[in-house]
Amino acid sequence: MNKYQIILIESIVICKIYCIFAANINNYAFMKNKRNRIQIISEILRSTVVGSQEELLKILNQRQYEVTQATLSRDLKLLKVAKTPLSNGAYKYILPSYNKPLPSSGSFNTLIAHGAVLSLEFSGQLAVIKTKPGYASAIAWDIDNKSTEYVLGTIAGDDTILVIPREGVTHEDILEMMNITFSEKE
Amino acid sequence: MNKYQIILIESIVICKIYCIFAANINNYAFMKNKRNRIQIISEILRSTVVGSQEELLKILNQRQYEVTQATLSRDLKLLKVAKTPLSNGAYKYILPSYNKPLPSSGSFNTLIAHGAVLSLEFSGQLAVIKTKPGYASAIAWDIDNKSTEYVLGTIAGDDTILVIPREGVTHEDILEMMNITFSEKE
DNA sequence: AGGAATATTGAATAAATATCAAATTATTTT
DNA sequence: AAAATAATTTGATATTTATTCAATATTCCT
Repeated sequence: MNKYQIILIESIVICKIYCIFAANINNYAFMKNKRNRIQIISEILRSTVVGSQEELLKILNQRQYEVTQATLSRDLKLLKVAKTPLSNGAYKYILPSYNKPLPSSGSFNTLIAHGAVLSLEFSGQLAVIKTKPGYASAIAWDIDNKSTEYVLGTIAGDDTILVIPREGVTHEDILEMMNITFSEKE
Repeated sequence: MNKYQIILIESIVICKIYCIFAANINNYAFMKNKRNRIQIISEILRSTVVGSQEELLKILNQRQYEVTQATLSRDLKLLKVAKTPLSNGAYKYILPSYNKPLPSSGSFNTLIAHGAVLSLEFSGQLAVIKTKPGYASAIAWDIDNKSTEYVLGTIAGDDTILVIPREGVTHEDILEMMNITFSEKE
């Protein structure tokens, strides 16, 4: 095998690696784009009084989600969000009383990849997750919905989540459950 | 008392009766024009799937109520009617009967019956109460203030309360405490 | 990988809804 | 009963929301 053959093979390999990488980025971009956005919307509506789609648009922009009102209209329809008048004369979007289970696979990983999850530590039976400011309740919602068989419940502040495991659940169970390996970068 | 005095009194009485009657008619006319219409609207919405104000307009026309969309918009706002998407892709106006506010105080069972408290489970010494979104801190406040001899403190998120009992307090104690705490008033 | 079938999205626009200002109607006061 | 006040309604319009259509982007199959 001569020098040029080797260089050729190297090029091909690098190309492949690049393609896989690109594909992953695309995949990631997709994950971010609908499922996760809907997740975030539902979290926003749970914690904030939003009176119009324009308003929601601005909040999403602040979180780096760039969409148009048309998309929001569709998202809200999907979520069956109702617009209801308030006593103060304004309006509010409300989620249907029963929260949809929503499979949301990959969402937790997405957040971790973002660096939204900073750390996870235990204190006795309890686990404490530190997040970037503002992310706690969004992530906690994920945990609540994805791991009810391990977790009794979560309590989220602004940048801290308290995770309360069920009796008999080990630290390892929790670690595994949350793909902790990803969160240990820095 | 002479003849003319009697006639005078009669006149006055008739006058009064007329006035009362007139007032009633006026009242009735008024009743028809807003209060009654709103009543009808609420009946219609209770029994029919209405997806837009135009649609509601037509139904009202059939019942001899002539109004404009502008008025309906205000009526619906007054009634706090929400517009919500249905699974079939259409929309429906719904009366707020389902979104009733939290009763300020009631028994624990009442709270559960109302759906504000969804569950109470233990993990080791700790108790975790799940509530409907938004209710947690209101309920936690009650617990904090009414049962300090059993409870060290509580931490409330949006829909979860962590109850930290004092040492030596049993699960049964907590359950009993909850019932006492929420059974004071009716 | 390549191509058909699906799904998502945004721009433009249609449709629906909320609100303003003026007019009308009812209510109260004098 | 007339004037003053308040409430209700409407036509016009501004604002908001839903949908259509075309352009990607994605998934599913082979």
